[in-house]
Amino acid sequence: MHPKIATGERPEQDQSHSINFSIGDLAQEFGITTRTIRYYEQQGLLDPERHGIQRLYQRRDKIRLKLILRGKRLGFSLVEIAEMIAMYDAESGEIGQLHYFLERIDDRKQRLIQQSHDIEQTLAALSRIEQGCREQLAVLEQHSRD
Amino acid sequence: MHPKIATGERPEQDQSHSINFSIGDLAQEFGITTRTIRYYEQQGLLDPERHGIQRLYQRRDKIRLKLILRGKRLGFSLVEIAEMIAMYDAESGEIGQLHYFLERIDDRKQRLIQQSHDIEQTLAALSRIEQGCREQLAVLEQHSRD
DNA sequence: ATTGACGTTTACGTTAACGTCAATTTACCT
DNA sequence: AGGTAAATTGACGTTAACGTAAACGTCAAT
Repeated sequence: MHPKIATGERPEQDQSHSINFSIGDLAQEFGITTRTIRYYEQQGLLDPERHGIQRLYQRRDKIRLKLILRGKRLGFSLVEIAEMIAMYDAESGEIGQLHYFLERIDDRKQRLIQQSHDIEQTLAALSRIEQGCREQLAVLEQHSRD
Repeated sequence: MHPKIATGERPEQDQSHSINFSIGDLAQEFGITTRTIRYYEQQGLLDPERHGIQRLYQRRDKIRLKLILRGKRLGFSLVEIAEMIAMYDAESGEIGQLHYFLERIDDRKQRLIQQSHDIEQTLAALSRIEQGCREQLAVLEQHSRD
């Protein structure tokens, strides 16, 4: 009689709203492969518990994964993301460390602000192109109505 | 007597505000390597004139390069950027082509909007971390004043 | 005539971020 | 108990976006 550990109900206390997740669960939920998740762990971005040999993920791991994927969408490298995660847990700091963090934070902020401008420009450009396309289409479809 | 062609003055008409640029000029201006510029050309993102064997860049090439680098900052692949450039010159369109473009444009817009949200979240998170760091620093520096 | 700064092509090397087996173990269902 | 689906580690493969080096041509200045 092996209790089902991975998704949901633990033997000790019965929580119907799942609290433990298998690697497959996470993969599906986030639309990535298990390989990717293991790779992130190998790079030090995740550190799930183990039940024997199997990985057991929980809410904190999900939150991290969210952070990671958000970082990726913004073009950060995994190393950079790892740094940011490290900063989250940074009450541990010595003074030097903290000053270093503040610098990095400022860098990241600058970069994000730059990106924000880039997005504005690009959205505007895309809208212009879109408009052009629609006009062309109007012309062409008019012609083809003869 | 060989006229200097690359940067600025052509023999025929004297324009004091440079109109032609060497690959080195561009590299320096944009802070990238010549290798990178040639690579972009090889991937079909640039198509400079030639004076003999040498590449001659002009304003339009600069504008393209700006577009390329902006795209890169947003995490677009070179292929995606090439597509966008193609869309710029898209009066050439057949109907199918135009519809395809409109779809792609919508994709890109969605993605940019997502990124915009991600930036908000990340900036907010970074500000919180920054605040935490500053507080820790205040504590530590107070302690070290004894 | 040589030197030095720049340009050219060709080609192989490198790194990040996974994909893709393969061989094996574990979990779950009947 | 036995079969199948899912998990594990390990290893090699792959792609994009350049880096780097070699081997050479061109031109201006010394």
